[in-house]
Amino acid sequence: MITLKEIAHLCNVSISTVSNILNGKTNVSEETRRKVLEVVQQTGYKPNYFAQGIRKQKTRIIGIIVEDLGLFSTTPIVGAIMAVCEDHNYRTILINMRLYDRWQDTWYNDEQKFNSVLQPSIKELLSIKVDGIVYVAGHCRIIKCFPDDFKIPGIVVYGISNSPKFTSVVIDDKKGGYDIGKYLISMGHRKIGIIAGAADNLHTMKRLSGFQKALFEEQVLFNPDLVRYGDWMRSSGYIEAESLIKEGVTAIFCMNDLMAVGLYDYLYEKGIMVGKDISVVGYDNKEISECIKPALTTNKIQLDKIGQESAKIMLKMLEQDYVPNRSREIIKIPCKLIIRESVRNINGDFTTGARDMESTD
Amino acid sequence: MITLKEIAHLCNVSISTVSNILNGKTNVSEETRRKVLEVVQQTGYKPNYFAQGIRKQKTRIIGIIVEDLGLFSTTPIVGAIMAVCEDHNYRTILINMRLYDRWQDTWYNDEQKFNSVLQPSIKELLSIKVDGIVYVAGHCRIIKCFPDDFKIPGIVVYGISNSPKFTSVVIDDKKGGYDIGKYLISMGHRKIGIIAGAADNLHTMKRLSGFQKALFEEQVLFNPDLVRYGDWMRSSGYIEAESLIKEGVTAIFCMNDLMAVGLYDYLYEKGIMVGKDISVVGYDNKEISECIKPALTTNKIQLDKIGQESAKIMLKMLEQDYVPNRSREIIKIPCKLIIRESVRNINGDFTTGARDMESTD
DNA sequence: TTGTAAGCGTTATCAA
DNA sequence: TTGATAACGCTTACAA
Repeated sequence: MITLKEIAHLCNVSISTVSNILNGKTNVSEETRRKVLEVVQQTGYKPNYFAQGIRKQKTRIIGIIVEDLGLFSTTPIVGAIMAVCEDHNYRTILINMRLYDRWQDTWYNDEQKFNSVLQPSIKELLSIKVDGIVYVAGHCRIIKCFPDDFKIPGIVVYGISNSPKFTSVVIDDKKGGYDIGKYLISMGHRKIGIIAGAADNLHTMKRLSGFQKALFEEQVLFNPDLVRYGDWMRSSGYIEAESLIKEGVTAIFCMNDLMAVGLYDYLYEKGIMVGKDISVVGYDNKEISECIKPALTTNKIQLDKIGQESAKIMLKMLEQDYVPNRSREIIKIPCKLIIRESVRNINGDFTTGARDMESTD
Repeated sequence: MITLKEIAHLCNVSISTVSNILNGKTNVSEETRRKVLEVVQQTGYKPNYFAQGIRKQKTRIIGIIVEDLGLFSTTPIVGAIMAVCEDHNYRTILINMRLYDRWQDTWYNDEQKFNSVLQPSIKELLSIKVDGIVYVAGHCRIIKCFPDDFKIPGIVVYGISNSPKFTSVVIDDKKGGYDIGKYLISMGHRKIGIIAGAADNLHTMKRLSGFQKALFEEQVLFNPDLVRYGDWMRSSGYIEAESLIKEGVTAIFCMNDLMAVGLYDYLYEKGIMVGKDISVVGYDNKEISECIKPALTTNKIQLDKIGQESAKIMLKMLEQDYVPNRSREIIKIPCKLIIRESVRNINGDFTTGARDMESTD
């Protein structure tokens, strides 16, 4: 590897002159600059990363810690962050904690497990002297990932920082649930079942409360017996289907696409036609949602927007002078309802239970 | 950040002694060692990464360059590589070239575009002084990513190195096509249509040749008119379906799951029942393959195995003393046929097209 | 406008 | 068994 010294030698100037030129100092003659840059170009010189890092305070590197790269939500977020950083001439370095891969579902309530991977990861990045750290969670929780006196900018994405000192960027689950509620009601549905995620999950709770808000606004009674809690897996959708159907619901809101697939399984088995005999809405807009039949109406999580927004906030903190101990906000990125074919408009439809609408009039 | 110097001071020993202890040298008294380690523990000392890198030859960092992290195949491979590296106490650093994201399909025949991103990426890793580089391609091609005189170990994954000096790890597409051919024939199919990928694509060509080999072994004639070339997208499957069906095929081999979904679209529209009136096989084993109905028989690409194998080979090169200019091999990881419900056994079956080719008139 | 020289936090060599 | 001391490649006062 070619060094500053060699460049200097080739150009018959001193090391510092070369260094100055490379660092954009202006106190250099045009001629020397030209010559040096030419040699730099030719030799393909690249500064030694470590030598530079040892002296400089800023590395223009942003660390990204992800809980698990294997989750469907993580890669798009990371991709977007990387893209924005690159546009602003920042490098990124990714640490994949592989938490689900290691321990499935048993880590996020086990602070010790969690920290046994998180702490070394943070230290690692700190010792690389990254300028800031973006933490990308696998699902929305309240997360303690940075100490309150963290000296570099930190931000938590797809999760909420336990400390108000760090910005959080999350999806707007409440609005998501609300939009779905509003939509289903607008399509004439009043008796709506819900196959929710885990009961103690933030996504679940917020989507539910948004949904309830929609009901309230439309003056539709909320029947808690119509919500069933699953575990986000396909089988949940299948399992909860039967009893929910028996309740006579005209529509079912599944809190993710995978459970909707499970629900489809059941309905298919029983010969109940989705989009005709019953309406279904999912959440996530995974690839499967547009491949199953009928194509699933679902709420798209704008993962790239989340990534972009997070990166922008990080960059802003980096470019402006950063004040560690300030209170920061929670940014909510809205979801986008993707209307496909799984919801039927039953307004003015007398063959189903939609008749009680007259009362709304 | 606490430094060696401070530790030394706290322990009343010299810097070199501390350094020696930390680096596992044995020429230290037990007592000093204990004391130093204790202080190190207490202070939470972590060596300065850069200072270390500037002196050491090895960094125990492996660079991973991916063509695009957004591809379904990339993340699992990367995850597996990271896992193996971590087990062996290596760090990884990931560079995402985002080639598809940037330029869709227009980059892999454009050496200039390609190199405008690849070269800086490699330089970047080199200046970080990674011990080796794993290149993860987005699809199988012959790739020139490392110069022949590359000084550190390199390996190309999911693609084939143009130079024999670098190991390549790919999926066994030929065997994959062969297995599918054999399977379909064993199920009684003789007139089999193919919705292939792009005609000049290595996956396409190898899968096709494997398929042909199966036909040959079973003494079934190969009819080239029954293979249609698509572009791997869902729409291809749909578009090619009609004319292929008209040929009276009893089974169709789609070279990826997505095109199989497109084919399903067409068949669904026409009321042709998959797994009954016609048989379909896919490739990839994406999530969609087990969500569509009937569940798609497909060939699983063992992405984690590919990642593991690649990482192991890299580690082996790293641990043994590495000889740059040696000829290396192409490792083929087999796929795994996942049998689901989309193929019907028509052996001794007189009700379907197995013989009604006559009626194709 | 250019060059000298003092660090940065390590590791490595070699003498004590 | 320990400790000076010289690198490593770079940045940055400061001197010329």
